[in-house]
Amino acid sequence: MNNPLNDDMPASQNDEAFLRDCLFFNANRLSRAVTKMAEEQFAQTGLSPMYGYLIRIVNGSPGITQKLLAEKLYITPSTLTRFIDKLETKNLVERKVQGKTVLVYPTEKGNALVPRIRDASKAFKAEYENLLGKAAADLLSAELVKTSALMEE
Amino acid sequence: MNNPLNDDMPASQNDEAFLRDCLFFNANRLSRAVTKMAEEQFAQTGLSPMYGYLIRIVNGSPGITQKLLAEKLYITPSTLTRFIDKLETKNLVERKVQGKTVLVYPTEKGNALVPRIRDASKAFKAEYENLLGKAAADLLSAELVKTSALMEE
DNA sequence: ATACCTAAGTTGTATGTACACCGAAATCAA
DNA sequence: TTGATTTCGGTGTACATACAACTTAGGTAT
Repeated sequence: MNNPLNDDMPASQNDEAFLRDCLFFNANRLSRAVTKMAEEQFAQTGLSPMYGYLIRIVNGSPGITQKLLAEKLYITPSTLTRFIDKLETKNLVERKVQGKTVLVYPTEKGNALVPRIRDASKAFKAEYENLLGKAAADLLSAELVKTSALMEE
Repeated sequence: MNNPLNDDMPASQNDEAFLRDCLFFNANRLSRAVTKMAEEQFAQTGLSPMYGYLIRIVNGSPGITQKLLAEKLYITPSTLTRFIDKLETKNLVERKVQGKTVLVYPTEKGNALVPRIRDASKAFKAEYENLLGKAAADLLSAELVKTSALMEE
């Protein structure tokens, strides 16, 4: 049914095959679907997934530097600055300046939230493993990591 | 080396396995890597990939409604409104109101840009197919679509 | 020791994206 | 026909995220 040359055809005959198999759209689409699912599970914590994971890391590595934290979360340092700012105003983490680096520590309130965050992570994971199958989910995750690593040069 | 119960262990012993195999991070990471690669290839068009694809669809389906366009691009109608606003101020597309729906048409200037957009799409696709292998890239795309569809209920 | 260089974090600014809500048009029900 | 409901698109607002430029601190070389 589809002409394999569609991508080269005049606009008026274009059937948009270029959209269906485009990694740009498919990767973004997955990212939104996964984020939405995670957000639903994290709603019980009052935090979005990113903040939840952030607190969990800080709880597991008190005094971690912002640089390392940013790497673990795959976000840029400037983005992390904004996140830490927000969590600090909510009294969930605190900064300790040490020369030119900043160490991030959990607060009591932050630590108290960790069990609920852990529950949310687990529920999220359970939900997608149930949907995709555990083996398929693991495989997909591995594929995503492998592909990302290749693309990041 | 890794304790399989890490996710259940006290925070101080947590090795962050929960990050490495978390679909939330891996999907977002891929999305950023792919988007960055696409942006580099689309730089020659002066547009970001999303706008480029948008123009290409409008060029291929002049008079498409915003609703349909949003569906094709996997973005919400409100987001599309902003995009069309921008492209209209750049004289690359134009709206024609028809009752309560809006039909989107390419302008001359927009049409003139299409060959370059098509080149950018092709270069982008060639780049990632070269990096991942064509078969693997197709397979990955298919996996992403299948997973997204499952997660969107 | 002074003068560069590098590295960590912050800030200004810009972009993509969504959601909740609104108005107008269309459709359906009485 | 009139009134209620749905649908389309637009707006206000909010958030995640990035990049470039800046500041300050630490390290290095002569």
